[in-house]
Amino acid sequence: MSWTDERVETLKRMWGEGQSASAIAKELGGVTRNAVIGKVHRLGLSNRNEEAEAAPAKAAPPTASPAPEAAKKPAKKAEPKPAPKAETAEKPKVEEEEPSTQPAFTPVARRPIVPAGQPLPPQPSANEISPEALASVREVEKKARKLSLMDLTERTCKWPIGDPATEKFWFCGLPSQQGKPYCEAHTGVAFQPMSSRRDRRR
DNA sequence: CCCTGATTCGC
DNA sequence: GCGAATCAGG
Repeated sequence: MSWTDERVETLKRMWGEGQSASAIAKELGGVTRNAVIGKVHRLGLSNRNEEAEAAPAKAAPPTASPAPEAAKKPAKKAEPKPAPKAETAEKPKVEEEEPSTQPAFTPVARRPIVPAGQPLPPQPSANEISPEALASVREVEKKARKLSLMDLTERTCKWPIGDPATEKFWFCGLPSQQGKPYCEAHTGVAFQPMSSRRDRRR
């Protein structure tokens, strides 16, 4: 595949929309995200945002005539990158402890804890779930990988476990079902057939 | 482990 | 110009 005007156009549009390189590569097909990133750089679109200027750079730097040559480019070129050798010289490296002075008052609101994606778990009242499913989830929660928000991916179960306001909060994290946001067990309690939840005796 | 963009460098 | 390999990071 080559970078035809059309493909480049698509690239520019999607990149401008904030799409990831992999998403763009997937859309275009025939190229990898590396190819997309490489092209983005060659096109000079690296800085996804800003750069309102560029073209009419007529206006010279306000600084009439700074230091003899201290100006230069603030760009820090790629250093030769020393070989991965690395000497064994260990630095004293004093571990500096964070003041960790927690505010005396509780931050109170810890509102948003939403994993990515539309569907939030219905969090049905326990009495609406079938005993089997309930037993199943409890069993699964023991095996939960207890992932943090940042560790969630497209293929990890995003079922929240615990109270978001406390330290005891994490996400299931087990392998999610294809296309579903949750693992098998949690998908089971999240999406119940109407038939199984109607007047569940209690 | 999954993913992100950035950079390098042989082609 | 191209993009795989690699790097740096969440």
